[in-house]
Amino acid sequence: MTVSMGSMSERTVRGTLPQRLLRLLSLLQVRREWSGAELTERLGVSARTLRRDVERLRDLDYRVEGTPGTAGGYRLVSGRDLPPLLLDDEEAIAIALALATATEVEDSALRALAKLERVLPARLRPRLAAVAGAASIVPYPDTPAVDPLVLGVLAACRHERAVTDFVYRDRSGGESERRVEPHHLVSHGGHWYLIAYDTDRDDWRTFRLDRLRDPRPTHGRFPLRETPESDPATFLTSRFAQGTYRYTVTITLELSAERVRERLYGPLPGRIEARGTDRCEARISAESLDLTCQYTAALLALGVDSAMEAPPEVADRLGAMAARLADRTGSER
Amino acid sequence: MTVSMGSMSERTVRGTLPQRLLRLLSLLQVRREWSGAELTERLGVSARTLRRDVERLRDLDYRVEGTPGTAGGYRLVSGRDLPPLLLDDEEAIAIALALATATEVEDSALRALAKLERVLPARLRPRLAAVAGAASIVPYPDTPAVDPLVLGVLAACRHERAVTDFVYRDRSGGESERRVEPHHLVSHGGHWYLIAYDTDRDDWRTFRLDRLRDPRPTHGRFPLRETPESDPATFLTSRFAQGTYRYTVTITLELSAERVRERLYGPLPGRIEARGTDRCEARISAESLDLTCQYTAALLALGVDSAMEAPPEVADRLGAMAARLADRTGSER
DNA sequence: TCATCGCGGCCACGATGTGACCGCATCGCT
DNA sequence: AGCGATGCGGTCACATCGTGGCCGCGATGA
Repeated sequence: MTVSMGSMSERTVRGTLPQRLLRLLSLLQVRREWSGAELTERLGVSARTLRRDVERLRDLDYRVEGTPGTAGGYRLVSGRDLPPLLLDDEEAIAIALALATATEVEDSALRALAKLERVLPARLRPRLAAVAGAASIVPYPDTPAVDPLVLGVLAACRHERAVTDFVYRDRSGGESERRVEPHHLVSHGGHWYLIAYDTDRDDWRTFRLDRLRDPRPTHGRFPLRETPESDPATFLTSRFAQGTYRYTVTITLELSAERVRERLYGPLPGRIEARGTDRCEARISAESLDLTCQYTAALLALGVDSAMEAPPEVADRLGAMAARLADRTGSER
Repeated sequence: MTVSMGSMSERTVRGTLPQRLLRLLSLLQVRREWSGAELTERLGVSARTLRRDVERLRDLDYRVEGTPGTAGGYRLVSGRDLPPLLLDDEEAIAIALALATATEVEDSALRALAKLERVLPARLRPRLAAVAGAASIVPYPDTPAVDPLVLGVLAACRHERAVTDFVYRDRSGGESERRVEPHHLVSHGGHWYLIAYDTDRDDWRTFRLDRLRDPRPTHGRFPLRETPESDPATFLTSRFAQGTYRYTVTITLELSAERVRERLYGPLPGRIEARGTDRCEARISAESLDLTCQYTAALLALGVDSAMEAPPEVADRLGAMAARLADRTGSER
């Protein structure tokens, strides 16, 4: 269709009107200011038609400002409505990545990611996965990267209440096919978790997204279901309380849990629980000795700890640290 | 224009063709699958026209799949090109926020943010600023939030090499009007920095974005200029070396700088410099005693430190910590 | 002062969008 | 197997709309 043989001059193919309007909008989004001549040349239309196109955009409630005079031109400024965003490949990837690694996650971010996932060209998918894999530097260095596309698909499924299949790799490394009703997506401690009702096992389960592969929506829809705990985050925390990793440290702090969270910089691989109004207990559990020691040390540096329970490896490390500190206090100052 | 008095039924106003195509695209982005009837109803056109609209989208290289049969419908799947993203208010804010707080920042992310900033409706701007202010929880709690819009404007200015004016508040609190050539935007240690050539002072300066207000592009353009250090990050680091905050700690570590960075979880408010192949020096400098102590403790927890220099407040804190640790090693285990 | 640019009215012509028909293929349900 | 719902695309007649080429106007900057 749209044969348009003839000129085919330069780069302009003189497509249909909607296409041309999108191209115009796209150009206006890339650069702040364009002269009429530049635009007519790129769009391959007469100046009169360009003016009409601009007028059409204005009718669509997108504010295009024009300034007359020698140094005149057209500019797209913020209007009443948000015009369609016309992104290039790089930008789309950057947005997907930013949304997936966002620390503060709202439902709207998941919806946006779902939209993007739906339309992201196939050729960009491997690239995005690669970038996502390389970008797990922050904020938790040992955090396995979660594929933004997996997150996007799950967000869409959740939004549409679609029963979803996927492949899950449990902690022992075995893979199994699962069928669940995805209810919540939660980012916690640098990991993404799916809270879902497993229809095969007839119970609630949490899944780590970095262990989850190839999610596929099925045609089945599911009704809203009452979560065991009203709050997804609470539910997740109660699950974590069960899970214990290689090194676990428990510290009692003589300060309210809120104040500790305030004064502590960065998130903790573990949890802080109130023990009365001015006391709380922090529990750090991780696979890495370095990480465990560092966060334990950071907590102790608050100077409000009253008791601590730690495995020998951690205690040794910290004991050695204390010894070195004591030495220096005597000698250096 | 576009009077269309008459039916005005339900919600459909039967706008122009480009508008309708955008609405169709928007609908297809919101939900995975739509039946033809739903779409004709919402768009206010006949089924035949809907089919033609779908065909038009396909001609524009957006893959719309249709499935015949009782449970049929239309679906937008990823095609060759990225269709225009049609976002609602919430999603736009979520994306702006995610881009501005992204830890890994590429040029493409800045470009995307600049685009978004250009078109973000005025009514959303205060909301975005408010959300951004509230969302400074992570990853550095004391980090003042940077307004994503400020970042967006500067990214656009930089991209277009536009000389830029803004108001800057220096460390003493005084505000001054600046005119600069914005060359780089760098995120470092939870802060955003603008590296720019100050045309009034005829020298390179770095500006913290959270102290920067009301950036405005001027009409002037600037040429590329050689940065003092080739790498923006290096330049920033060399500036930091000069700047000293309230509490500064220096630690010598008997391990290569690379290994330290690898083993250390989370970024450091300071820098790590090599001192030979198997030795490095870490310098922590911050305004907050809590933060300084926590990161110092984390570094010490690596167990590879051989010397340390710290101000009395920090030394006291850590000394007390060491004492408590020593007590416990005796009593508890 | 003048050239340059954006603005918008007018006109004539051609292109295109539209709804109403049609028969066809595919799918799910009975 | 058959039926109905659905998507697909062809054709036709009609109305609408887009287009380029004019024109004069007003604002801007050299």
